[in-house]
Amino acid sequence: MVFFAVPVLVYTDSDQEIVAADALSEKTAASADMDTVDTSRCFIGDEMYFYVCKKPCTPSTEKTDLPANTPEHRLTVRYFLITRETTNHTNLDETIILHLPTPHGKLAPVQSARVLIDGPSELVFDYLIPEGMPVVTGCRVRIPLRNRDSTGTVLDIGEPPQTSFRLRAISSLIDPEPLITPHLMKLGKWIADYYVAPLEMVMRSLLPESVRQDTHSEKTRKVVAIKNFPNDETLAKLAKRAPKQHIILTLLKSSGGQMALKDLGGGSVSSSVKSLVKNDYVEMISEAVRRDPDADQEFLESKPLPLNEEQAEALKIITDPEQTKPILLHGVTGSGKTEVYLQAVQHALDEGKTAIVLIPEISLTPQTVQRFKSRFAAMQDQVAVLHSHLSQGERFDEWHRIRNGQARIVIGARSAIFAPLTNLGIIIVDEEHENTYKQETAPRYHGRDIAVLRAHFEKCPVVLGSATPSLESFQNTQSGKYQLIRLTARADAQTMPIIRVLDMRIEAQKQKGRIAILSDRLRASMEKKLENGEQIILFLNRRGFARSLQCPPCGHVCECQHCAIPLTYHRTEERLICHMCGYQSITPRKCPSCGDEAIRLQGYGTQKVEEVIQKVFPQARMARIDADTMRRKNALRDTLNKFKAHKIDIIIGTQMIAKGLHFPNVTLVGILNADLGLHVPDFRAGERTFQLLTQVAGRAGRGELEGEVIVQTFTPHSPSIQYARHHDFDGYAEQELQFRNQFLYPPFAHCALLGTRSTHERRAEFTLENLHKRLSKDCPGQIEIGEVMPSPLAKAHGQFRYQLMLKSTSARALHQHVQRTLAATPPPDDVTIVFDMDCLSFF
DNA sequence: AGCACGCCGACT
DNA sequence: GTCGGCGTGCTC
Repeated sequence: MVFFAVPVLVYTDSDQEIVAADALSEKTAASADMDTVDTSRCFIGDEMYFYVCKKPCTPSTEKTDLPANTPEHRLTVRYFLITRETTNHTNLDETIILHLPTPHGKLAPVQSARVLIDGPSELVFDYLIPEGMPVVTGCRVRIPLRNRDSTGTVLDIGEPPQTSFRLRAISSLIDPEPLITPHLMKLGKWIADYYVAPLEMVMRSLLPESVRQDTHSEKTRKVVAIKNFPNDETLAKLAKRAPKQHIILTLLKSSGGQMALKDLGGGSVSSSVKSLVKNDYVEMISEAVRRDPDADQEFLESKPLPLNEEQAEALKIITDPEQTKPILLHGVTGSGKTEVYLQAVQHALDEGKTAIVLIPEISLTPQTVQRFKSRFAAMQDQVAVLHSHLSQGERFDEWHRIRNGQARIVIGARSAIFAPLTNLGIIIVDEEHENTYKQETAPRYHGRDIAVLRAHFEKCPVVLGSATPSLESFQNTQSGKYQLIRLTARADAQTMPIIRVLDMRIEAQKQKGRIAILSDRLRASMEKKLENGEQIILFLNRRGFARSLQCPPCGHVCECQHCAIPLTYHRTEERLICHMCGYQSITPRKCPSCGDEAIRLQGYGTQKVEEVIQKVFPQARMARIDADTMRRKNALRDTLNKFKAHKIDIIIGTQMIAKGLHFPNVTLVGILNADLGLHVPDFRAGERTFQLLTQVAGRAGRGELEGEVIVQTFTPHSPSIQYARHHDFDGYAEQELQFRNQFLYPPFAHCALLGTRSTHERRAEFTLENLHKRLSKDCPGQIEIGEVMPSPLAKAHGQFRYQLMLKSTSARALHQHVQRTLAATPPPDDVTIVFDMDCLSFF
C-alpha cells in the first residue's frame, strides 16, 4: 500500500504540539482518498517532518478554535513520501508553509522573494526563500518554473503573500553577493517606469551579459610553485637521471619559487612537471589573471596641475560637503575642466570613496581616459574602464574588479553609470550635452539624467561639464535646481579662433545653376594653408534623410507655422509635412519668400565633396571620415594617427570628427554647409549647430598657430551661427530658451516619440492610428498628441515606420498615460512598438 | 472513438 | 520563452 504526501496546513498549541492539520491545497483536499492526515506522527524540532497516510483523522474542524489575532509564524519543512513497504524516505524536495500560531525561538518566519523571471515574458512570481539561504534584493537566483528550471532576479523580499496556491522555493543562489546593489535596483525600477521599458530589459542592461550569465568566469593560468625543494643529494640524482626536471627546479628557485607554466615552456615540459608534482617537489596552482583592456599601454604618473583662480573656486564648490545640488560646470573649450574633474575625483578617493566618470564615447575621447589613467597611475588597478569595445572577458573582469572593491574609479560611456560601486563619492558627466548619452535602443535612458538620479539616490555630488551645456541643464541652473559654475578663461591663455561666416547665397549666384560646395573664400584659404604645410578639417554634417526645402537665392526655409520647425519633404506623397504636429502642405514651385524657382532640396554628401576637393587640389593628400569609410575596426584611429603624423593634409568628415580632437597643426576648419544641420525638422537643430560650431572652433588653433574657422551657410543671420561666432553662450541660451518657452518645447515640456514598425505598411499605420485613438481618450490635459505620420526614415531594415509625437508639461502624466495605454493595447504579432521618452531625434 | 496539430493561456 | 490543455478536424 502506497502512502501519499499531501501538502498540509498544521496548527499547533503553545507546546508546539500539532493539534490539527488540513490540506493546504483545496484541490488536493477535495480529491477523494487524500483528505486524511495522521497528525499524531508529526513532531517539531529544528526540522519538522510529518508523515502523511491514509488513516482517518480529523483535520480542518479545529481550525476555528485557534485564538483570534494570533500572529502566524511560518517555517519551511520538507515532507516525505513514505511507503510502508520500504520505509524509505523519498525526498519530494518541495517546500511548504506551516502556519504556526505560537512562536518558537528556533523557527524563523519564512520570507518570500519576488522574482523577475529571465526572458521576454516579463513574469514576476513569488518564491519561498529556503532557510539559511542569504537571498537579498538584487540577487540572481535559480528557480523552478512549471516543470523546468529557470533563472531570475530578486526584486523584493517580504512576507509570503496570502494566496491560495502553494509557493515554490528558490532552488539555489547564483551569486553569493547580490550582483545588483539596492541603489541600482531602485534606479532600474525608475528607468523601467519612466522610459516605459520592460523591467526585464532594464535589468539586462544593468549587468553586462558576461556577468549575468554564469558561464563566464575568471581567466586562470597554471603556475608551478616549489613545494618541497629536494636536498642536494636528490638534486644531484635528478640532474643525472632527469635533467629536464632538474632544470625546471633550478629555474623555479632562481625566479622566486614559482613561475607560470607557460613561461617554463608550456606543453613541452608538462610531463616533467607532472613527475615533479608526483614527487611532491612542486605543486600546480591555478591563479586568476586579469584581462586588462589596456595591458599594452603604459601610463606615466602625472602630477596635479596648479589650478587657476576659477578652477580652484570650482573645486571648492564641488567638494563642499554642504553642496547638495547637481553642479553644471560651464567651461569654455580649453578652460581646464578635466583638471578640475581629476582633482575632484582625487578628493573623493582621499575620503575613502569611489567615483564614476562618464564620457560620451571612448573611441572618440581616448585622451580623457589616458589622462585619468595617468593621473592615477600609482594605483593603476583602481581605475576600471567600461565601454563597448571590451571583449566579454575583459568586461567580466573589469566589472568584478569594481564589484569587489578593487577598482574605485570607473570611466566609461553611458552604461558605466550602472557600475556596481558602493560608497560613491562623486559622479562626473563630461560633455554633458552630447547626444550619445541617450541610448537609442530600449531602455532608452539618458546617461546624464540617470547620473543625476543616481547621485541623488546615493547622496553624492554630481558634476555635469560642458563648453556648450544642453539647454535642459542650463535651464535647471536658471530655475535654481542646479548650481552653475563657470570657467571663462582658457588655461593656455590662448584667444578663441576667429569664426568667419560666409553667405552662400552670394556664392550660389556666382556659380549659377551648380551646387555651391566650395566658396572662393574657403578655397583661397585652403590654398594658403596647404602652401604653408598646415592642415585642414572640412565638416559636412550630413544629417541623413530628412530633407527640408530651402531657397538658395534668399535662404528661405519652409517652416511649420505652429511649431517653428522646418517642414520635411515626403517623396511618396510629394508633400511637406511637419514632424511635430503633422501639418501638411503642398510642395511650392516657387519660393514663398522671394518667388525664385530655384527652391529645391538641399543635399550632397561627403563623397561628392571628396570628388570636388580632389579636382580643386589634386596634389593634396586627403581622407574621408564617415560611417561608410570607418566601418573597419581601428579605421578611425589609424586615419587619425596618419593625420597626426601629417601624412594627410585634408580630412573631410561628418559629426564623427567634431569631438575631442586635438591637432596643433590644424589651422583651418571649414563647415561646408551649416544649413544641413540647421534646417532639419527638429527644434534642437539650432542648439546642435551652436554646439557644433563652438566645439569646432575650439579645435582650431590649439597649437602655436592661429586658427581660422569658415562657416558656409545660406542663412548667415541665424542666431545659432551668429552667437557661436561671437562665442556668446549666454546670449544664445537666452534667445533659444525664449523660443522653447514660446512653443513649449523642452526644457519647458517633455517630448516623446511613439512609433510602430512592421513589414506590412498598413499594419504599422493602422496600429499607430489605433493607439492614437486610445491615447486621445481620457487623455490628461497636460498632454498634447500629434498626428500619425510616416517616419522620415519611412522604411528601414525592411520595416515600415510610422510615428507620433507626444508633448507634455508633466513627464509623469506622459509616461503613465502611455504605459497604461500600451498595456491595454497589445500590438499585432507583426508590429513592434517603439516608445522614446525625452527623445533627442525624431526619426 | 482515437489521434495529430495548432492555438492560447498559465507559469508563483 | 515553453509547456500543456483543449478544441478542431481528420481517419480508422
